[in-house]
Amino acid sequence: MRSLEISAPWQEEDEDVEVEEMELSKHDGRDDLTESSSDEATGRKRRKNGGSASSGSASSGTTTRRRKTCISARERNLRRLESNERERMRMHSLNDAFEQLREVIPHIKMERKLSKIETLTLAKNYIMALTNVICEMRGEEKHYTFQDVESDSNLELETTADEINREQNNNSMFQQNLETHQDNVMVNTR
DNA sequence: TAGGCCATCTGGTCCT
DNA sequence: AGGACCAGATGGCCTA
Repeated sequence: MRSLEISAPWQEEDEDVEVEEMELSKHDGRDDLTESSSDEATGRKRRKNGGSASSGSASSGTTTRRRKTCISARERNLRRLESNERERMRMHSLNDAFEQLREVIPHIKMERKLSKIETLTLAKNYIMALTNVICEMRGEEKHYTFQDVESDSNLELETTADEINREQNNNSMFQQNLETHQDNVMVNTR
């Protein structure tokens, strides 16, 4: 059990004392930390005790920094646990939002689900395509032009050939969907 | 095995 | 003051 290997600050000192910040970051305070649960969406193993003790933006040479505090080590650890829980919930809700976004974006069905960056990129393309359709229906000039992926240096840098092909497929699918949608709208407005 | 993607922890900063 | 948000760090899983 990992949690047993790492000392819990409050077990040694529960007074209002100076405590190295490192001590707090080592331990989540729960015995189930070492047991990973599986992610129902991906089947991935999920670590309950994530980054290392030295992680964090404050790790820039301040790992031995001491700080006077007016609360006990136990209290601080409790706050940290609560913050961790809130952060976890926040990230879960963010992931839920990504999942909902995946469901409304037309894309080629793949064995694996869209990654977050793919989801955002496709959503952006979809919005741009929809915007163009609206402009077209209004008889206005199209707002966006879909760049030829071959000439898009950023895309070339960021995507593999498979991804480029998929992007092309998705863009053409956007176009087909939009044309169908546009036809339906035309019919309904007659 | 390297690289991509991800979940989680963590501390700093912003906001209410 | 406390919660939300953010970004850095780390390690696990998966795939080419």
